[in-house]
Amino acid sequence: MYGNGKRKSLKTSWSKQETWSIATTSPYDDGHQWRKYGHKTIKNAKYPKNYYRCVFRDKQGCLAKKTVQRVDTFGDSPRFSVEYRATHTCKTIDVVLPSVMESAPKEASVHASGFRCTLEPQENHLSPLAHAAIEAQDEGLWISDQAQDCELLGSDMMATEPWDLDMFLEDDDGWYNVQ
DNA sequence: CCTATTTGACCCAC
DNA sequence: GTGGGTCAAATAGG
Repeated sequence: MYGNGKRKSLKTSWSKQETWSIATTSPYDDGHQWRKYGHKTIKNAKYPKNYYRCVFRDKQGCLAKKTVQRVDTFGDSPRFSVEYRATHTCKTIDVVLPSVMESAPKEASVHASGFRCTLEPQENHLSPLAHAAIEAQDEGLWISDQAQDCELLGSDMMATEPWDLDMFLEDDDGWYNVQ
């Protein structure tokens, strides 16, 4: 069955400049759409790792990927370490954070732009969402609460912005028009 | 029916 | 050989 033995050359050595990671409690939407293409149990880690890639890889050749892994928490609220790789070459389309849509009707949609964790510095860190709506899959728990408590974990790779906003704003009609 | 996810196997670096 | 990352067939969902 798998005897063909035709596999592509894999590239596992990513330079740190094209990889960065954040810790978030809601890895649902970061402004892009991802398709899961694999999951692996990490040796030292306690929880397995989920591998996602941009859905535009098939359509536009976007090479952006991300891996989501649960991190062990003290017991307050589960967190997820999201590691991004490469930058998006695709365009952001009508992808809006559901939490943003709830809190702010329309105007904030453009400003928030989703993928930046530092969009709104909410002082109230995490509410005790231990009982938050958690869809327990098997290994990875996804929180559907809108607690945007993100912090950068990267050390040196965070020198520059993960994505340059210019690439999204370059369009004349705007990458996302609020009208 | 088409698209997305699941899941085990394959491939490469260490 | 082991661990980490990816592929792709099978499956599930709309």
